[in-house]
Amino acid sequence: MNLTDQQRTLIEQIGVWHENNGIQPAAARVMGLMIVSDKRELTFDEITEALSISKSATSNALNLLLRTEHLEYITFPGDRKRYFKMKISNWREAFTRKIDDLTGFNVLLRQVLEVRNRNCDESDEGLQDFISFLDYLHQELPNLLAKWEEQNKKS
Amino acid sequence: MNLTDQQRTLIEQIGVWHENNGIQPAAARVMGLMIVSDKRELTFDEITEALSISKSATSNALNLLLRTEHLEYITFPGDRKRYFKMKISNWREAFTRKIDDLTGFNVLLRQVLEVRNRNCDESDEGLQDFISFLDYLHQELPNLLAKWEEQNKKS
DNA sequence: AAGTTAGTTCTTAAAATTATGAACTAATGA
DNA sequence: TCATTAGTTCATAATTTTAAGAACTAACTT
Repeated sequence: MNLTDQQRTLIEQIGVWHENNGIQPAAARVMGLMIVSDKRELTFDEITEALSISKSATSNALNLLLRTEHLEYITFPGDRKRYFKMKISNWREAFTRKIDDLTGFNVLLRQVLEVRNRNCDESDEGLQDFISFLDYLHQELPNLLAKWEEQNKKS
Repeated sequence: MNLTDQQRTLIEQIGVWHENNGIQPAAARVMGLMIVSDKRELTFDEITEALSISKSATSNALNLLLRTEHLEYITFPGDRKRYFKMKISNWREAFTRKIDDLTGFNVLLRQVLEVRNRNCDESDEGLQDFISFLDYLHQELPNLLAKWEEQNKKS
């Protein structure tokens, strides 16, 4: 597979970043490899070998990343192998998913406001502000993406 | 401590959400309790008792949340207890921290661009787009916050 | 000086996560 | 038909994370 030391280091760093974002270690390394690799598409065995992990670890990681749509694969006629690649365009969707997660939290916060019984209502203001800001984010972030796309297209 | 069933349920839900965002279980429940509780400030013992966890679990969780500035505490003259409370205003900082985390990732992505050797340069475009969008986010998110603050002040 | 209070620390245990290797399957090829 | 390829699955092992409980400390009280 022939990775430079720089590449190996980057794979680990990107791996750690993804671990910190909740992806399991092996899958996180696969993410690192897929983005750092000179080849856009890699096979199961290339991944296993490049990362020195077991076939089962590879199998788990790949299926996880396929399910979460971090990866996809293509095939070629007369070739039984799958060629895995990053679903690059996916960062847009990942972005929206993050926003939705925030919105889910916001639902809980509204319930808090209903359920808890603070003596002084002033105490609720901070929370109301936060809720309001999350609403605002939810509303404005898609616009932000749109604005960037426009600006980026021009150049 | 007298929590309603609704409150207990919400504490768990908020706890799970925080767990999914990388906070350890006990600390995540403390976050839930602090926001759901009728009292704005709670003592060490109240927390221990309300969540039915050990003193060491409480100690760990509180120190973690103090370090990460999710919580702070106040004291009163002639009272040795600490009264823990959420650092409410802190969501603004948490927001900026999230942005910084993205920026950190972006640094790695730029390195990828330098280090990897893709045959067709077209392949780099998607990555360049992503990098560019992250830059844009980094630049615009603070403005978004500012704009919200302004709009919110008026009402 | 002896006891209380408000926590902390340490050892250990339990639980959860992750990876391994071997055995398996299903499709293809010789 | 037998072998090979491209994986998957399963039982187990290793590692990590988390919590418990008991012993401890440091400050204050009586």
